[in-house]
Amino acid sequence: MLSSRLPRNPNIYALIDCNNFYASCERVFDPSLRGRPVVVLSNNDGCAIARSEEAKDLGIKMGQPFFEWERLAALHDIRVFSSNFALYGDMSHRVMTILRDFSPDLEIYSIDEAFLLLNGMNIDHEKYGREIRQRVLQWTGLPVSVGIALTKTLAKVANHIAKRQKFRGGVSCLLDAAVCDAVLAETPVQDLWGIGRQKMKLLNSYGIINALQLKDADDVWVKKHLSVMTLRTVYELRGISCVGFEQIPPDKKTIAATRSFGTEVSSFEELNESLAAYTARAAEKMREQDCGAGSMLIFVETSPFKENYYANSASIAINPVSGYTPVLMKYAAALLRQIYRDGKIYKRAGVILGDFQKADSGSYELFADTRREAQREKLMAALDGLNRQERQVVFGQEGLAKPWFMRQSRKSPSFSTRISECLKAR
DNA sequence: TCTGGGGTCCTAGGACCC
DNA sequence: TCTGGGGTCCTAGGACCC
Repeated sequence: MLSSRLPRNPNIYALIDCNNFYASCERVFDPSLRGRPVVVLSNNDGCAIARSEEAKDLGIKMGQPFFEWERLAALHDIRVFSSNFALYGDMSHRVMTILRDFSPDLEIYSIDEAFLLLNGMNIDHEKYGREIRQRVLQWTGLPVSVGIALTKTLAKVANHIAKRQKFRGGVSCLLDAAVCDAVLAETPVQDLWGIGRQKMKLLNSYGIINALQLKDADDVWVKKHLSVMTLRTVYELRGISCVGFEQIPPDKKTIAATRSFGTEVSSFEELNESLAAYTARAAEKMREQDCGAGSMLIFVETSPFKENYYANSASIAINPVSGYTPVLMKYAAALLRQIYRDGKIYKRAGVILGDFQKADSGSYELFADTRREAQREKLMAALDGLNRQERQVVFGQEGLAKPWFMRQSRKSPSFSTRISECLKAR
């Protein structure tokens, strides 16, 4: 019955998305948080980046600054946490490992989302979705939602309603064309993957309000007024798969490390220390994909919420290409000298590396003393090995006191990644 | 007092060349 | 003082995502 409506060899995508992921992670290790409002803050304890259902019900918005709802938090005994990415990363890994058992084709889309390809399986898809949900919940304690459909964009829609409509039990399947259209008619365009505020405004101004209307829009018109990306979305709504499936994540084209400061930073020395630390972090991430940097950009900025806002950036080509942290730190310091202005109160700074070349590509350090390069590579490999689990060895340039380091006054213990902080049974 | 971080892709416009 | 057009490459900025 169902199969007669499907294309002959359809792709069938399941999107599994962890509910309120960071807040749910905190809950796993502290059962007293169940049923209570929980919020996780961004770096520097700035604003809300994850909220339990109870916290959403209290009106706390995504991205809302903490100081705006601090009183509310006290009033309702909201449990507020600094972000603990070591914990979330580890929990994410556990979820992905479980998902791999349900299909050989897994694409990890973000820390809390993954697509599974369910092609050619002789299964009841909705039932399969419930099994996935049940097992992840049982094995990790994390609630997930599952959306199943013919394209990634439709699977996103399915996931969205699985989350929102409680009677569905966390799973929804849009493989039936009539059911799918009915759901699209109820879906505002801005809820679609790839449609943000600007595109919503434009579509709305032409009378396209819901996803079904966009699905039926004229191709030429869409390409002219929006973009090829939006045209791709339109095709996906029609059940024609246009977004590739990537089991192996492609190498990054840029790698950044940027932070807001925990305190006021004015001196060149402190700014330089922070940039050295960010350079070290970015270089470490870059070496994970076995690359050297061909360019660097640094930026500094004062608070955009205060008067006399100042922001500036400087970039440079790195020749020869390098993956050696001390060399990169020298570039960063030289760039900072170009844009540093005395008497400003800086709030944020960052380093972005780009134009990568693979370490084994030949042109890498072409004219350099190869023996020295070999030693440098070994040194960096040893350093990265030591710092893999947690930072143990740092460069003198990063400073020791780090007064500029971000605030994190409400962090939960690293339950799952530090032996000294794991839960103890009594 | 207090407002995150890390990515990708597209497009428009300028520089430059023939 | 008037006077072409087309192609490529690069960059900055915008839009979007989680």
